[in-house]
Amino acid sequence: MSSTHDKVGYLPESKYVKITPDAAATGIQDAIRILEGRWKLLIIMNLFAYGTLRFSQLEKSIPDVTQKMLIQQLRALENDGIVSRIVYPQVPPKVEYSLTETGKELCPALDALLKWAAQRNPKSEYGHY
Amino acid sequence: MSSTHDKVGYLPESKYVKITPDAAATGIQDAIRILEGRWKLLIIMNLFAYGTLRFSQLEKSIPDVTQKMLIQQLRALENDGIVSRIVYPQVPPKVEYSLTETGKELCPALDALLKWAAQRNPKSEYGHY
DNA sequence: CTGCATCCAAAGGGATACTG
DNA sequence: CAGTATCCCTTTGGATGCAG
Repeated sequence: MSSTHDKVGYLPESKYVKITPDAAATGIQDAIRILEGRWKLLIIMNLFAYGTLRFSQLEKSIPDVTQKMLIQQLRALENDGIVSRIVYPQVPPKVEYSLTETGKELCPALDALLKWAAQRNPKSEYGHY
Repeated sequence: MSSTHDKVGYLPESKYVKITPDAAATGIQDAIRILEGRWKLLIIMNLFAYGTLRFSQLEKSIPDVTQKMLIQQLRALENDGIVSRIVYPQVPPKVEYSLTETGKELCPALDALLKWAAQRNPKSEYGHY
């Protein structure tokens, strides 16, 4: 489970300079696991862009997603504290989704990932300076 | 596939201020897809820490990984341009793995993810200021 | 030492129908 | 409107054995 190596310094521009590769990988994997799933980033980015959306609005904003998958991934994000869900007890039902503070704090990390992806694959259409 | 909304400004501290949620999600997903896989981050972090490692050294540095999975994920990282593979034509065989420039450039993004994960889950053991 | 091939179990994702 | 339930396919990961 744990490496036999001593603690090492890496991630140069980081304040985290004395943890093992294993510990760093574990932390990053926690983040990746939350973002994994075919529709999660679409959900997050739409909530980033539009603030608060109802279930049906998310459904329209994300073509091709099925209700089952949308619910499933929303539940996962909710359990991970990324998305908040507010139910208005009325008929017909109304449920609003938005990002939590923790969810919004993902912004710098996602931006770094996007920047890297854009540099790596310049001919892609997402993001250019 | 594409959203019907106009371009929006978000990702506040980014230079990418005029792309759609869809485009941003696509770019980030490209990055996530490369990092997905149970052993990939362990491989990357170990190569970050130790520079160059032979196949057998990686095997020892990553307890519980099977040869099949190690090879498989190394090949995937190689195809994505993250890891370079150098074969020394000798008997017995010797193969060295290290990060490419593109792989090393992942550092800031991984660091941002680690920072977020640490803030989100302070009791975890990975990384503290 | 480095790696490929086979077989198998589990998880993820999707189509469809139904409901308070 | 906002879900739930069921069935099924695909992908991922792991165990084991063999080979240059």
